[in-house]
Amino acid sequence: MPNAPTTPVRLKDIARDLNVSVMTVSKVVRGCADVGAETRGRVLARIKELNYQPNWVARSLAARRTFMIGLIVPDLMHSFFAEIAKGVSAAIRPLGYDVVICNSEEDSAVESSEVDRLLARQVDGLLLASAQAPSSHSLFERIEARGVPYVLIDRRFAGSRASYVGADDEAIGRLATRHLIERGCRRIAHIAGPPLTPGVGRRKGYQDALSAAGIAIPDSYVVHATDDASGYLAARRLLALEPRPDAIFGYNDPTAAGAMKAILEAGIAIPGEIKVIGAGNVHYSDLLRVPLSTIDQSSTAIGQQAADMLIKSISSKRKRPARTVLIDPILVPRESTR
Amino acid sequence: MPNAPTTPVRLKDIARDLNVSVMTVSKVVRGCADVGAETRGRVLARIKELNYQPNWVARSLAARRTFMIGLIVPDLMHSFFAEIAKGVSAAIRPLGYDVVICNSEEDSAVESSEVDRLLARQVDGLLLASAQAPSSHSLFERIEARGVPYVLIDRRFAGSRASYVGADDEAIGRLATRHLIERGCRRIAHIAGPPLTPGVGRRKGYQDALSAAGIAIPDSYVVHATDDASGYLAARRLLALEPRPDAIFGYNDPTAAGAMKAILEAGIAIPGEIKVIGAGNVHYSDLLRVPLSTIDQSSTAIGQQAADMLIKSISSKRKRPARTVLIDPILVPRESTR
DNA sequence: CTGAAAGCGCTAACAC
DNA sequence: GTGTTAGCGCTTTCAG
Repeated sequence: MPNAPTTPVRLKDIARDLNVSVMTVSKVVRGCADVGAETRGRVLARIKELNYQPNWVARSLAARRTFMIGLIVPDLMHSFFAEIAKGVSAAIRPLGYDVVICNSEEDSAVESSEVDRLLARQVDGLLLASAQAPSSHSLFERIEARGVPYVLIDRRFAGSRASYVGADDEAIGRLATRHLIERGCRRIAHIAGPPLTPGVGRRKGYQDALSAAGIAIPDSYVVHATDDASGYLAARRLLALEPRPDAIFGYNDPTAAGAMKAILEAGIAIPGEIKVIGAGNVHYSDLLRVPLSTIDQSSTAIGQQAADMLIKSISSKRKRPARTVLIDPILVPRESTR
Repeated sequence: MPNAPTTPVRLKDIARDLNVSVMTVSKVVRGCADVGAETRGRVLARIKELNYQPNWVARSLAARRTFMIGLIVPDLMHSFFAEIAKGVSAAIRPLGYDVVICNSEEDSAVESSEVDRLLARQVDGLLLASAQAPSSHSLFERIEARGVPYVLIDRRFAGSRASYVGADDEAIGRLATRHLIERGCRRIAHIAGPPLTPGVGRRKGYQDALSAAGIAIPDSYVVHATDDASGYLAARRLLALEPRPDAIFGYNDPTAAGAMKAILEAGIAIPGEIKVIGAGNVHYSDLLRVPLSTIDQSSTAIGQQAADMLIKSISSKRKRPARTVLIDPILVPRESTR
């Protein structure tokens, strides 16, 4: 029998049934200590009986907190951000929070409007892998003016006074490049990322490692790309150079995977003639044509730590000082740099 | 200067400033027609000036709608579900809705509690790629009793009277298998999925196609797996069989990719000695060791259509009849079945 | 066209 | 321990 939709049970209903005040029931629901054992028992029984579920909208309005946080990422399809989202959920769920995930499509205007929507929904805090221009600050100021705590992820911004959690990008660049040097490569090219802190930092690490080893590289050895398709194109440009690079460090795994495709298509052997390394350790890296060496950046940990920090600053009354947490990268050598 | 957190502007503030009633301002905000042009102008000006943003929690409580929908998926890391999430967001955002995404971790109890949380948050509707046992119905009954519209995605359940949007799984199985037959394969093995409708349907399609072609297959040619790791293991079992299969149809791309890894490791040529096909057309399929032939199931379209249907039943006062939408699969032939 | 009255379901603060 | 008084910020309904 399709039972007709029932109106949800309210505190009021339970209170009436039991001849107690709404307040008492509310206290029991929230687990306040100051309720008589006998009363509490009756209330609890009735709650279970009626399967009472608090209305969180009403609760949020009255308590002035929603126990919701917003997470904004540039692209959920990128497994790095999906993994962060997962880490965030896992970290906050047990604490009674829910997360609203938004896609900015790597567009700063979209992101800006997403932030406004989330603020209008009164989220208690925000996690932001921001698509703002590096020097922008108006969005951050808007959030700060509202007094809503937020934590930056993956990308840092000088215009924000918020805490940050992300990989140590310079260390990633150094680690990858040093690995290639140790493998005997000397003509090491780099597929650099967009002009955001991860791309910039990794490139700096790359250059530092080369300098430290006394290796000079022509400017043409650094090209740009963002994903597998552009990585493929970028690699084709590198392959046309004289002398041809003997190694390519892709700023993330998709660009490196795209590069591998171009290299193999050109009939060049990996790792025999060219070694390749990426960063991110995306899940499919070891299913690729040649299993891809990479730098793991513990995405889940990034999500969890960021969530932890956010919840802490939500809970603490007084504003806490901004912290920067850099997660140590780990080399994952595979066939592509053997 | 770090400006101190300001209290958000309320309707009341604007009304006071302009000497009109709160009601009038509220009407302007919502775009009601019955407000004088002059009044509306003043209100609008002040709204912009103060950058007024409606408080959605209060609005939701009063209006008894939140304009939020919940989306529950078994695993955001699986790009199929990430893509669905993206399609859903894209479809509902322009309509003024937001989506709360939850991970059930493929666990029915977790899912059940997620649903309860979302209902407690008064979501206007639910999108469910459910991890319930095939014969279960209690969760669906709970949702139905509440009168909250919901749409099933990817997996169908006899115990639910909700609409469904997903790929045509039997067609996927037939398409893949027929393709292998056309390529000259006769000993076609199958890595079947878990006992949910996608796995079951694809297997049925596989068997139907074989029967139609008059091909008999030993039971041992059907093994089970869920992801790349178990697909790898499953393929190793298949490779030990006598006679060895000359083709493998993986119920999804990860299992097929895992199978390819096992096959290549065994020194067997793809597609020369064994052809492989998957389903899902995940983004990295053509970056694999051998570009993977697959069946595309238009994940984004699934998300969009499901969202559309949900919004429609939210908007329409009277309950609409359940519909089943099957998205036509498309063959994407690549190197692995050349 | 405008506004007053009456909540939505819950909680904070303080009496009893 | 228990209950009362006042809202949270907005919308609904309906009278002017």
